[in-house]
Amino acid sequence: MPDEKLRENYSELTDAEWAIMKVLWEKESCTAGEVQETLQEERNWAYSTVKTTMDRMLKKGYLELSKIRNLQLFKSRISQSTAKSGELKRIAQKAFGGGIVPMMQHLLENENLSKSDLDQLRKLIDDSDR
Amino acid sequence: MPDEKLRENYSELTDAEWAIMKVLWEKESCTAGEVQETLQEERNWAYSTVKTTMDRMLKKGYLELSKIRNLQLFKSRISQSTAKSGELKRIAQKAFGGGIVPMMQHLLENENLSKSDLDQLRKLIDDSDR
DNA sequence: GCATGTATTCGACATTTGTAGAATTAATCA
DNA sequence: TGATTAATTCTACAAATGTCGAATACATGC
Repeated sequence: MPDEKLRENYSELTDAEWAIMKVLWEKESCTAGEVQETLQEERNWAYSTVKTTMDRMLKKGYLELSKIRNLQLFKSRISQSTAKSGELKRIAQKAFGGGIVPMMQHLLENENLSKSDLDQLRKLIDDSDR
Repeated sequence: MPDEKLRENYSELTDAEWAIMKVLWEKESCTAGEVQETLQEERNWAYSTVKTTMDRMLKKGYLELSKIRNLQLFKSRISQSTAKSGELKRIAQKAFGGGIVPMMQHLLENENLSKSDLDQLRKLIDDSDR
């Protein structure tokens, strides 16, 4: 599965998948065991839970695998930014008729952002406006 | 299930549920048959597909029911705004560590908004800042 | 009162996800 | 080389979702 294809096709990450991806993005490449240990606190998953989930992600094309002897190293094939965008685009679609602006409008009108949040956003808008 | 409880508890609407909710929000209150007909084009669902889904939504407390003779009228118990917020909050949590601002930042930096979009956003920010 | 058309109820089956134990295989150290 | 440790594979199972068809139950015009 070529990368671009993947980027368009992958539907969205589940909660569990996000947790795992975050570790993978951190460490760049690691074993299921490492992931399990890293998430020990946060989630209380058994090794096999993590491994099963990662195997499934592999099958879906979200991860790639390399082996060193009998060791499997997993690596993400999706950038964090792509994953974030996918997530946002999906709900923009589902809940806001596809529009990014209406979605942001909802946030501005309902999330009760602080004055400093708003200032920060103004700055960000100015930055992206050139 | 009292309303507030629901508002906090409902996890999120699936794609199918959103489609149905939209019709319900439009029509205020209607039968499964009406929903099915309304969605005829968009989705090609059999009546029983729609009905089953709505029954499940009822059980989850997302809908409420009233009967007229042997007719069932469904009505949403969740406002569109609540549903939108829930959706957004969920991914803010999942993908942005809970922060609304980082989420908006991602949108601003990656969605390539047009100049007029940006102007609109500036206005919205000013509006919500008082 | 009965045929007809519409609603409703039930049960079903496939897939995806969450979750994990058991069995197996491979590596290693004494 | 045999025991111990660590990873991998397999199998399972429950709950949620997507999707319906079949069997019933009703209301209503003849």
